[in-house]
Amino acid sequence: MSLSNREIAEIFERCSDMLQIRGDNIHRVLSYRRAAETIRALPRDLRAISQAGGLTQLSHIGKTIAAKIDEMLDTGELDFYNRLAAEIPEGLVDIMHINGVGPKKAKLFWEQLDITDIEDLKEAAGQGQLAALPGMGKKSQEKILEGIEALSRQTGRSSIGDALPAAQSILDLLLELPEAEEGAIAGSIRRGRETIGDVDILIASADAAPIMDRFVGMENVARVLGHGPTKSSVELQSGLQVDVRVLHKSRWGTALTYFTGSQAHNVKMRGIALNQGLSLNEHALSPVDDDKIIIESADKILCDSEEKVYAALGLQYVPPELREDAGEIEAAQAHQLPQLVSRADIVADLHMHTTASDGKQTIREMAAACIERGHQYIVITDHSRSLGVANGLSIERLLAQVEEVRRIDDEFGDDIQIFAGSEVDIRADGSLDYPDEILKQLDFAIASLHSGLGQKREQITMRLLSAISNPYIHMIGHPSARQFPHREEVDADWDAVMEAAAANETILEINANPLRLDLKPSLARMAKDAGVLVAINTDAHAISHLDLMDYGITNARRGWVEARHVVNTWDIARFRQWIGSRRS
DNA sequence: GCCGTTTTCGGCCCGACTGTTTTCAGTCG
Repeated sequence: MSLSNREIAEIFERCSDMLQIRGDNIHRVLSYRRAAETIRALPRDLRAISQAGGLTQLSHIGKTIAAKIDEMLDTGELDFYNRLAAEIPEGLVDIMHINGVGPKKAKLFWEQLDITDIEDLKEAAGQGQLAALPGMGKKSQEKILEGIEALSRQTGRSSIGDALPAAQSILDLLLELPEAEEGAIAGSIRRGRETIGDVDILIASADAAPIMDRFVGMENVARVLGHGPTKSSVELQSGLQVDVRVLHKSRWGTALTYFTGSQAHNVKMRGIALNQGLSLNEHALSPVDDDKIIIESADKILCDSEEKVYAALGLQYVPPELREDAGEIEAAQAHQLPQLVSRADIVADLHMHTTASDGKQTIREMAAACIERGHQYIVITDHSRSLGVANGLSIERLLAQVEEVRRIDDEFGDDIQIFAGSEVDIRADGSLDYPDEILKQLDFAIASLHSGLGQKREQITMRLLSAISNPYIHMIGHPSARQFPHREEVDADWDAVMEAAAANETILEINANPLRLDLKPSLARMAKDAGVLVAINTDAHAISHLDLMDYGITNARRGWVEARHVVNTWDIARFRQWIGSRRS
């Protein structure tokens, strides 16, 4: 009955699409879309916000949309949406998701050929009916058939763990060309989003043609979606879409800012520029007259670095991870952006597995690999007994491992400190997988949810709170238990979790594995604001996973996390003191 | 429909590419 934030956002998104097909004012259309985006990014429940009377304080949510949210929370449906759906066939919304089909064409197909879903469209295209429509032709019809094909094999957004390496190898390939002077991955990868729709690559060059040709000619290209003089776009055999754009080096700053986004951040930047009599685009900052028309005779301000773009607008430089229009522009105007945590701050990894449970390497091998990565201390945290699939340790095996860790720690001397720990399962009833008498023999204990993830909010919250308040538990591992792309986060009362974690000084993990990235950025920011300690860990099951730390750092930065909030930036003395003092 | 150091009305980002239309509309990011 009760609708989730996600479902409410989806309904607004569909309202927006249907209004657009109907030909409504584009700004009204966009207002529903922006409201949907705001709701998707919320860490808190709309119901709680509504009860506190805070709906209209959310960005892009005014009186009208707030009333519609309340209607959905009360009745489980939206009259406005039902009336739109009676007017506009819902299948047209799906048609709009085909590449190359927008609202105008969807409406055209519907009105001229009575097409109301993708199946109808495919049939009409097959029979050559689309080509005869005004503004259409053989090529457009062909493109739509290809677009339907592409949509059917599309698996949704890619994990950043897949997209980033793919993007990097394309960038490296293009930078081999003598014409390419500089290059960067832009877009949502540069901002560090957890999932990536498509890859944006930017190249600085005075001679774009060879770069465009090399790009669309790559062996792993399945389809060329566009091939212009300075902008091309392809679909790789993996299904990933990649766009490459070439600009002159003198425009590097404006171009990189523009193509890094986010769109909402860019819109706000343009607004600030306009207030100063400047129009901002990917090429330059250009003086405008009172009617906001670019004064062609005036000197444009070219920026060859992003720092110059922000400086020209009187803003502090905004790191890419913050560019989501989530308060960063206001903070940059006040020169009060956070000093975000970085790789150089990290001196430890508090969560990793070995061959004792489901890891690939031994304690010695993991420790040696961590020395190479510059860590001062690590914690060995294999799975607990009830996690049978992962070869969880019985009490006897765990106690034997503690002894083994102590011996190996002695062997390594001052090169690295190895602490004995465990990743203890929080069982479905809220109890922990080892009794307190065992937990107290460990240096550091993580408690994690691995099963019963579909339980109701009250039960999940109770399990988390009970683990948080246990004096022998130092940290909650991957607190929301989400996994891309198949597992949603658990439904928990995060306000209560944060409050308890702060009160008990229990760490909440930011798990760096790109399939988890958990806490997600909005929850990480909530934790930071609530005064909760966090730690960024790899949860490595093999040596190669130790290098996933950077994804976790990026994710933490997206949550506005600073080094002072992160436990594994502490030196060994402070860490040792803290784990001991916590229990007294 | 939202929003406000252009504040209760009148704005709301803008350029590249494609295909078809001989000068531009539609889509996309």
